[in-house]
Amino acid sequence: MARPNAGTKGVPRLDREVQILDIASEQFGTHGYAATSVATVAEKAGISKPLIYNYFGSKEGLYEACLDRGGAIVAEEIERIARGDAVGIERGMQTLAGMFTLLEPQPHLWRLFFDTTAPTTGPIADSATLYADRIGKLAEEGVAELMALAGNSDQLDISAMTTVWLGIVDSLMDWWLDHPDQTADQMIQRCMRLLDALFGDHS
Amino acid sequence: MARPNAGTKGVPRLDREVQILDIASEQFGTHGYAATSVATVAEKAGISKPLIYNYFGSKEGLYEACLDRGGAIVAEEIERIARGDAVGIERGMQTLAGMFTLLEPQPHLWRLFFDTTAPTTGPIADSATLYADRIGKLAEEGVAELMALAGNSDQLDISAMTTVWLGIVDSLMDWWLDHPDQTADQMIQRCMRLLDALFGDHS
DNA sequence: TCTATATGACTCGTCGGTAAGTTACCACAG
DNA sequence: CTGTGGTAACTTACCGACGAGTCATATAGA
Repeated sequence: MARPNAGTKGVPRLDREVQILDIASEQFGTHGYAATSVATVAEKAGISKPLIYNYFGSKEGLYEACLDRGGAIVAEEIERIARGDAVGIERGMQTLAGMFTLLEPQPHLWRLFFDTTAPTTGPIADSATLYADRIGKLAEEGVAELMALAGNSDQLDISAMTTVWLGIVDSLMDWWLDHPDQTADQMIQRCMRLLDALFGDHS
Repeated sequence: MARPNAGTKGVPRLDREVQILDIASEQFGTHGYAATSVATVAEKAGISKPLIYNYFGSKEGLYEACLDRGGAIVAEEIERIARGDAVGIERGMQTLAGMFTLLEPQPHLWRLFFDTTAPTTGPIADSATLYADRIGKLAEEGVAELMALAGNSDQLDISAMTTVWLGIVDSLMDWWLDHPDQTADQMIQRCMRLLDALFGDHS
């Protein structure tokens, strides 16, 4: 009995993977890819580092697994709303409401897709930005509709507006992370009030 | 002649410091604090790493020096606009225009103050967020005015709106970094058009 | 010759990643 | 019911690379 802690603990691989992904997603989402160390994830999960490498291969592999799990549900929800018939600002508000409801337990999931500290080169990173592109494309589609309603079809304008829109969602998720006591419903109501304040004033 | 490159090159300390700060600000602003290595800055400046440590003490000291130089002019410009009589969205647009004009040569300067990869603990970091707070405070003041015009004085609403507003500025600077051929004037005109598109549509 | 300017060659801690071995569980032969 | 071997789950102890920070030293110019 040279190593008192070695040997199986009876936790099946799939269960363990889910547990690791939960913790890794939280770490990546709150502290960013670069500032998250695999050893920290292992410690928080109560296991050792090599087990993570056994299951996910590398740090990038772990990150990618987080994206695959979180990105699937986020992108699907946005696509569901995009298939509806709301346009312009109404579509934006519906998307926001959907995101708040979907991410009520873990708002940090959103930050995974737009982590600027994640590696930007290499074949793995390409597949990692897949969901960011998928979300960005739908955002651009919605923005283009909004701009078309205002008679603006300038490609650069649409591109800039899309960046701003994604930045707004990002900011709201940021704020939510700083105010974890807020429910999804409260966030939705708040956004409605902010929108009202904007459109109520034409100084 | 054991070290062919040693000895002074005749560059006075103040000149060298300015040169180092220019390069460091660009690196910190574009790649973030964590992803920037002191060795890279030294290499781009054509000098050696110890010289940077002689002049700035540490990586955090170098970062702080960048903030002091950049933050002073940015905060001053925002304060100048705040002293004007514009309110609501008009004040926001004037602030944006001021920022574009001020940061025409280096839009990455803006990103220094909101770098999420910078250390968040320690006495040096406290002083590093000084400018972020100064800018944030003025932003909150402007937002509170806007909200008051709409009859909303909820503190949390104001807080959230301030975060969103700073996120919008951030996004625009981001977009500008991706489109370096755009002039400050073009950016200002573009923002006017985006604003028009927003207020033109009430679906 | 004295000082400001400058550098090559280190140390040290951290982090991604790996090798090799340990233990629990399970199917199955007797 | 009891070995017994195979496999899945898990760990300790390590390596190599890289980046922050330091020391001793070198040279140009007043």
